[in-house]
Parts: sequence; C-alpha cells; structure tokens
Amino acid sequence: MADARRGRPSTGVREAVLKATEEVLGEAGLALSTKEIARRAGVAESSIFYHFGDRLGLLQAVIGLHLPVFADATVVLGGRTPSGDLKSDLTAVVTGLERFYLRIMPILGALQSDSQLRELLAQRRGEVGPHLALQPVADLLRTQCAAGRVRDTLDPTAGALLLIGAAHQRAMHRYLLGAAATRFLPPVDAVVGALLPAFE
Amino acid sequence: MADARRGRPSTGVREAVLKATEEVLGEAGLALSTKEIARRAGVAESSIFYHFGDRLGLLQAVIGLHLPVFADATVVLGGRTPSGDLKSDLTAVVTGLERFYLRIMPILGALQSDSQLRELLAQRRGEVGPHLALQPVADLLRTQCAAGRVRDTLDPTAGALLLIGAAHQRAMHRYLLGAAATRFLPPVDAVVGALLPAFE
DNA sequence: GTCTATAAGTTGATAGAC
DNA sequence: GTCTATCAACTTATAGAC
Repeated sequence: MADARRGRPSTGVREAVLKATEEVLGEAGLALSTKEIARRAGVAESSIFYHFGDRLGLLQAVIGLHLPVFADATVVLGGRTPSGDLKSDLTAVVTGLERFYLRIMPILGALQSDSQLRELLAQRRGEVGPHLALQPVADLLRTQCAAGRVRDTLDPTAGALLLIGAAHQRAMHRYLLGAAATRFLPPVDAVVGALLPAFE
Repeated sequence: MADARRGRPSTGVREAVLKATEEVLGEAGLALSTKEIARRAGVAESSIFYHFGDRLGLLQAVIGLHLPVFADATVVLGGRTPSGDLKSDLTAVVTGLERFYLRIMPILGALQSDSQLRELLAQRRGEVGPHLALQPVADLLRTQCAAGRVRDTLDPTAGALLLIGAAHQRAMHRYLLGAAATRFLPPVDAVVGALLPAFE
C-alpha cells in the first residue's frame, strides 16, 4: 500500500473506522451501514467519507488490509518453521491455514457476494487475493521435495490446492455451522493422514 | 418442503420471483432489493411479501431451493455413473462438483455474509447445507473401496473432503477472478493426479 | 392473488462551521 | 480533520381496491 498514511497520524479516526468496519462486517456482512460503523468507532459518519471517499473505498481498504496476508508464507504456515517430520508439518500447515481462513471468513464472504468488490479484486489480482496463498504453500512443498521428504513426482501447486482446499473447507463449515460442524467434518489428522500417501 | 404450494399454481408469480431473486443475487449479492426483484420478475413488489412474508423469507426460499441438492449424489457426481477407471471417475467427480459450486457461488456467498441466514442454516443443518455434500462423495469412495479400486485404509470422509475442497477452491477462484483464474490454478487433471496415489 | 398507493425509516453522501 | 446538520433517494413493509 503505497499511499498508506502521508502526514501525521492525527487522532486515529481512520484506524478506529477500519477496526469497527471489520467488526460489523463479521456480524452483519455487507448489510453494514456507514452510520453503524461510525457509531461503533465513536466518530462522525462524515469522517468515513473524508477518509475513504465512499462506501466502496472503505470496503476496499478493509479488504486490502487482509488479502496481502495470503502471500505471506509465515502467516499461512501458522508462524512455524518446518520440523522435518512430514506428517506433523502438514498438520501444522492445514491447522494454520484453517485458523487463518476462519478469521477472514467475513472478508471472503463479502468478496463472494459483491460484484463490485470482485471486479476490484480481479483488477489487482497480481498484488492481492486469496489465490496468492497457493504460492507459499507450493514453495513449502518444493522445499520439502528438495530435502527428499516429498516425492519428486508431486505437482507442488496441485498439492498446495489440496491442502488449502481442505483447510478452507473445514473453516467454511465451521463458520457456517458453528460448533456443530465437528459432527460432520473429518478431523485434521484424518485429512492429513489420507493425503500423506500422495506426498511421500 | 412440506408447505410448497397448496392450491392452484395461479399465475406463477412465485416462481418468477424466485428466478429473478436468484438472478439479482448473482449480480448484486445481498445488496438485492425487493423493488429490483419485482421489476425483473415483472410483478408488483407487494406480491413478494404476500408469498414470502418478508425479505428473509424470500432469501430462505431461494437458498432452500438449492441447498438440498448437496445431498443428491447424482447431481454431485455430475450425472455420471462410475466407469471403473479410478482416475477418470475422480476427474468426473471433481469436474462435476466444480461446476456445481460455481453455479451456486452466489448462494454460498450470501450464507457467508449474512448472520441471519447462517443461523437459519445451523437450525436446519440436518436437512440442508453444503456440509451434506460430504456424504454422497464419501459413499462413492466406500463403493470404490468395496470394489477393490480404492485402498481400504482410506478414510472415506477425509477423502471426500479433499475432493470437495479442491473442487470448491477451483470454483471460488474462478468466480472471484473470472477467466484469469486459469493462470493461477492447477488444472483438474493435475489435482486428481496428485491425489491419486493417496487413494489407490 | 395481484395490483396501486403510500408510509415510516434508513441509506450513502454533501455543505459548512470550527 | 473532525464535527453537526441536512438531503434526496431508496429501503422494507402495509392497506385496501379489484
């Protein structure tokens, strides 16, 4: 983000608005209103328009705050460094990804239900977007492959899609169903266990 | 749906509204308005409230129209019967699932961005919901396993999650990025190829 | 069952004082 | 930069005629 903040931080209204927006987005989804956001942030509604131009600008800012994280390997991998044992490493990856997806579920939901936001995302697809998560995970698999812990016939991007898909799937169902999701979903261990023979 | 339609079909306003709602949902997401829906369906706005009570009732009806399909094996498998060759069968499953997910992406998006809809879904989780897709896919794997084409150590539900996760992941990225998604995503063949050693 | 007309409330956004 | 005050447009929903 090149334009982040030029001059003084002033009174942190911008930050308060971003935080409140994220909060409301999680509860009300895209039915959020600038009025409600202003109330929660404890600022005047017009300040939102001063800082972000319009509603779409605000949403774009909130989304832009999170989507680059997809390209950040350490976040995607849950902040761990690979231990060497393939199964426990993959479990850590899936667990980390699942936690991450669960957290940004409201943002993903917003992208999926607003065509304007989708257009914006498609335009900046080189810099931001959930698809960028494939890269760091595929890279991890390449590293493991070079270390001889993963078979060299494995397509790293395909392997990454499988790991990410499983994590996202688990996160989505947990988000939709709440605690009851556990009854329907296979545990992470089982998923990694099922996938392992394809990797080693 | 027990209450579907009691008396005569009358003039099909109800159906026209459902169709229009789905259309608008795909374009505008949850920012849809009853006014716009009525315009597209060519009916009076008040007819919507006559048939569905309120906005939420309308959304519930549209969603309820699609979510049971998740439990329908033939749809989930793309209308094909397994041929016997595991790789081509799995490819058909993933392709069918991907097409299905791509089509109901707006509905999935709505569920993810509206907490009221999520609550409704959680309440009826026994009958409807995307999590029900796990069952028919897992069943297919069990059948293949009994036929000796899939290893008997495979956890069928975990295998189903991997297949579904990959298909959903591809569908979501295609939905978000449009045609450009192909540049980022591994082809279905590669995904199935990567997963195959875990199954046989 | 479907319509027209209407109501009360909310929305995103702007103008202008400080 | 932040506020108060204000706006026109639009929102969901209802009443009542046919």
